[in-house]
Amino acid sequence: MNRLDREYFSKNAVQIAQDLLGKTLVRKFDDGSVLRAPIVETEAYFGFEDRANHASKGRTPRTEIMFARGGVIYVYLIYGIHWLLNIVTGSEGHPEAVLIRGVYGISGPGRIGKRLKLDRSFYGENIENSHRIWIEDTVINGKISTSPRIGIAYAGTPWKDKLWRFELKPIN
DNA sequence: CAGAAGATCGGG
DNA sequence: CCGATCTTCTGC
Repeated sequence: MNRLDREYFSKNAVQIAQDLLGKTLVRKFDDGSVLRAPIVETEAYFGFEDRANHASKGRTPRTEIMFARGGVIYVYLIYGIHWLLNIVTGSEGHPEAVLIRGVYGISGPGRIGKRLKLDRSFYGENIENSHRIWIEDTVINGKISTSPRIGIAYAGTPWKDKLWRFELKPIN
């Protein structure tokens, strides 16, 4: 199976967020078991201008990884409880990422973090050659719907209204 | 150094 | 609708 490489993730987050729909997220656990699930919901966070983007105010210890070349993982703890999974995209020096909000069978970014047993150690993981998490190039036929991103009203106009949330509605 | 708020979820 | 639970950033 073809694994998505860093070249793939070096493009624009808004494009990649859509393109990732139908691709398969794979997590291999320490005990050897494997969880595979197609991505069905994503959100894009793009650049300094996007006030909903954690990195819009520049580099901090937390956002540092978003300035890397695309293809590494950005995880962070939200509300002291949930680890959210993002894939950094774009070129080095430009902060952007795609949040994985849903995969088949698991709805919600917090639940994904729980089911995938994510933690701090995944921060900066290279998705191209990691032995425990990667994405495979699969295709699912369906329709893509767009909507505003969740939980970022504080970002204000026009960012809170950007249609940067993408969902795949499979045919069949 | 204190305080507030957060890309969420589950329970009542 | 609220509490959980803790990291991160801001402001004094």
